[in-house]
Amino acid sequence: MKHIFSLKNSLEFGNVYKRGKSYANKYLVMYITDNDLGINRLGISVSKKVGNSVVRHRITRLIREVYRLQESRLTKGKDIVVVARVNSKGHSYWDIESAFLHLAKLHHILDSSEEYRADLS
RNA sequence: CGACUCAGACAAAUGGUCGCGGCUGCAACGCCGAAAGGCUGCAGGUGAGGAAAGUCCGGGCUUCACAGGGCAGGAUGCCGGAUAACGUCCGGUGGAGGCGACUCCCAGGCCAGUGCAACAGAAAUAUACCGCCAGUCUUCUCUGCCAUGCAGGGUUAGUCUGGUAAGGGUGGAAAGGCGAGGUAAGAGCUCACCGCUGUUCUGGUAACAGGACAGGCUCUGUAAACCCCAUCCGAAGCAAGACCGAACAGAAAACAAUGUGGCGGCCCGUCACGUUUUCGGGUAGGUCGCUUGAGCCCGCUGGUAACAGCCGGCCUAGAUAGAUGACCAUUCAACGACAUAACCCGGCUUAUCGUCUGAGUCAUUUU
Repeated sequence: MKHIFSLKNSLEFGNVYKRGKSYANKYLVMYITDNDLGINRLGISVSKKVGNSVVRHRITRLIREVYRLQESRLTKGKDIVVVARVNSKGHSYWDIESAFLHLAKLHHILDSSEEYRADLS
């Protein structure tokens, strides 16, 4: 189950925005709601205000990479929408990762029993 | 060595660990399926740009429209060529800039018509305000005489009439320029040179260039003002369009029958409703269109060149919410610019850290 399931259309996005809880920090905004599928689905939204096509693609890839590496630590059965804020422009992978993990902790979806970071190094 | 001009190439590199989209192969023992196959996994190979950008032109392709012609509207605008075509490119002509290599130019027509030209200036397509000149009259003044007047004169002042376009602090532009002659003063009025216009000769495919002769000069600028002339243009775009097609409207046939379900204690009553097959419209969704093409590279031939022809070689993204990323190490000019294909080509325009190559110019030094 390594394939990343993503939210496809604006209906699914709207559902998360409407019913989900949200937390935000300097770089990202995270909306989360439950689904009945038993898997996590990710949606990434980067507004045109953030930058041109190249900048937006870069941020999208960074967020997707963070999600890919951290997916095993997350609680299952959630729809997650990550919105990139204008401040996230031009920042490195480590900045985005820490912002993502910070928000995940606030949502209490992070499985903190194991120290994943220590394993990595 | 320095300052430049033109043309072209590249767009950080290498390795490791994870990861993604197509493609190919494998899996008789992973899952789904009757099968084809799909999912999943593994392996291999492949995977953005010089501008992919802006969407400003042109073409292919697709659907619709279309006997032919015209109007309207739009675009282009020196000449010749290249091309599928162009508003692009190449070579010329003319003009502008630079010592030069070279670069730049929306470069048709205001004697078809209409409009506009602020301010300044006497006057803006026409004028006589000042000035200059001539004449009449008046005044002033001088001289002479037979003297309250007459005659002759004048570097006086003024009125009126006429001539003039030389001069006049303006203006983008003031009825060709400059010099001489000429004249009461002046004026192409006349003449030389230059410019302009016309005719003609020579060279050139042509734009045009050079020469000869004549006219004497009538013609302000603006067409990036309307407009005129010449040439070209049917419309919309891959969300084009073609095919398959759950669901759900609709039609026909066959079958079932006076049925079944709701309201109701029951009857009456009332409301709602079939099943299968075929046809057909067509939504969600899927497949195609979708990458072999006016293609790229090397060489030869023709051409000043753009380009064309020929021989040989190559196959180089095809996603569909949208794939190129992350981390680590090393190197460099050390946080590396601008910027992400979306049907495909030919251009244009704009953005851009820098690095390299070739040809050439100028200046300096040396020989």
